[in-house]
Amino acid sequence: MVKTEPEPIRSIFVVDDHPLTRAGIRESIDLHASLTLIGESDNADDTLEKVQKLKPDLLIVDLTLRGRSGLELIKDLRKVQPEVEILVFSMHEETFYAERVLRAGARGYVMKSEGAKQLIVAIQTILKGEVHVSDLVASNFLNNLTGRQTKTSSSPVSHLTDRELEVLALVGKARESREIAKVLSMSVKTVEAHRASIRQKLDIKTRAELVRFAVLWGEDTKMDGITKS
Amino acid sequence: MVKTEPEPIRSIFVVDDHPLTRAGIRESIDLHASLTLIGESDNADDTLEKVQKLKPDLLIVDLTLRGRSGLELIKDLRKVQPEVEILVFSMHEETFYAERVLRAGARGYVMKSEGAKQLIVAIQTILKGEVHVSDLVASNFLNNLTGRQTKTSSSPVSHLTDRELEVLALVGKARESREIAKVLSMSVKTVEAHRASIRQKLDIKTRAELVRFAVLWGEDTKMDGITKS
DNA sequence: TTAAAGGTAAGTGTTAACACTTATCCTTAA
DNA sequence: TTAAGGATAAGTGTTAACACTTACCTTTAA
Repeated sequence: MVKTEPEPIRSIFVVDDHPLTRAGIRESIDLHASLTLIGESDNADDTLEKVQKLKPDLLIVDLTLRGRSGLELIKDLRKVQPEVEILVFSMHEETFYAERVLRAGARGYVMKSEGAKQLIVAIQTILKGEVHVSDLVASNFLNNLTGRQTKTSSSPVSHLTDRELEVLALVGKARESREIAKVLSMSVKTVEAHRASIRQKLDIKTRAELVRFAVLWGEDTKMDGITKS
Repeated sequence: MVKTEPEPIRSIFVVDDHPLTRAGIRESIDLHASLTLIGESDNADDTLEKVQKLKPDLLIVDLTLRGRSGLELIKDLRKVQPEVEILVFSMHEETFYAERVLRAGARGYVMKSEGAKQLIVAIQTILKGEVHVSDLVASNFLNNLTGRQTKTSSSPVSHLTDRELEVLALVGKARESREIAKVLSMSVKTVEAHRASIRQKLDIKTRAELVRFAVLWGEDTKMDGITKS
């Protein structure tokens, strides 16, 4: 006879503002004896309240909630309930958001287009104490991101020099190189050199991607209050 | 005893690129004896093919699919299978999209945040031969009929055509014109014509501003469901 | 039944951005 | 003191996007 170790049942809480997505997640979790869903919420405020009462082992969080964003919710959760594990389940492109949610304190990222199987894999990985992201994201960032211990969380943006950051901020305001050159009192050629350097450091391929990154980074740092220089 | 008429069982097909949302919809439909789910798809091409074989009574369609948009899919479906009823189940703000999808040939609109109950109500309304939209959208329609210019959204984005909107969405994902042309199956020249038209309507001067606007607009409609200029 | 609007797309020329290379000047760390 | 990194910037060539024009076809509104 095989000795069966008593596997602990781990509790999960879901935050998603689409009731039918929650229903799908609920169904998936119910199929696994070692997992149990102990609560749901469709917004950030209720979540903070309920999580402190229920103390689940893991939270599944959508990034796009009404009102406060999922990213803000994650940061708040880390303050009031630091021991809870957080898995982001989002429709957004992982390569773009994974790094910021890990920085905010989440332990994994799964795209909604990946489905139930990957979600369960990610839950189990995180409950084992590991981080779950796609191979692509992992290979890009795992060397820099050591998780919650090291306070020296190094965003790829943090590798930019001061001057590059100033250029990035202006790119995020949709200024073109000629204008940036005038504002920062430098040659257009120097601006171009900085743009190239930024893109190389951030692994950005096209100009439109650079603008998109700069715009979102600008919005993000408004909320974060991260100093840009 | 209540006289029970033999209620015909109506067949439903779901198009949504999130497996867990499909799972949630599946669960909801299974709870109703008069409804049966006969097929699923996560993209436009498969849908067109399968719908012609299965001939469902009603299609539940998400607006945001990989590749071709749900709006285009609806138009295509109306051509090849005009008798099928279409219900849009979308995360996007109804006041913005309802009119477009009804013009494209859909018979109803439900936001994903409304949940299973409203979805079933909408399905049954449409299968009775009626149109299902929210009271707000319905009253706006009536106001427009009576000539009142109570425009639901004063956003300049509401003046964009369907095709322009699809281009804008892809610009917001930092896709370049060549890629957009491929995804939407049109010439690069046509994409450029749409970009020019969008910029003219929104009074946008540079390409970077267009990308910035598209990115922020995309984030807004995802996060808030509110379109703003 | 015209007219208007939307979607499509070609031609031609211009500008902004990028690719790649080289080079000077300055500060800091080995 | 030499090497490295950061900021600056020029040269040359390519690609993406835009400006402007014209045009055809279809659907819809007057």
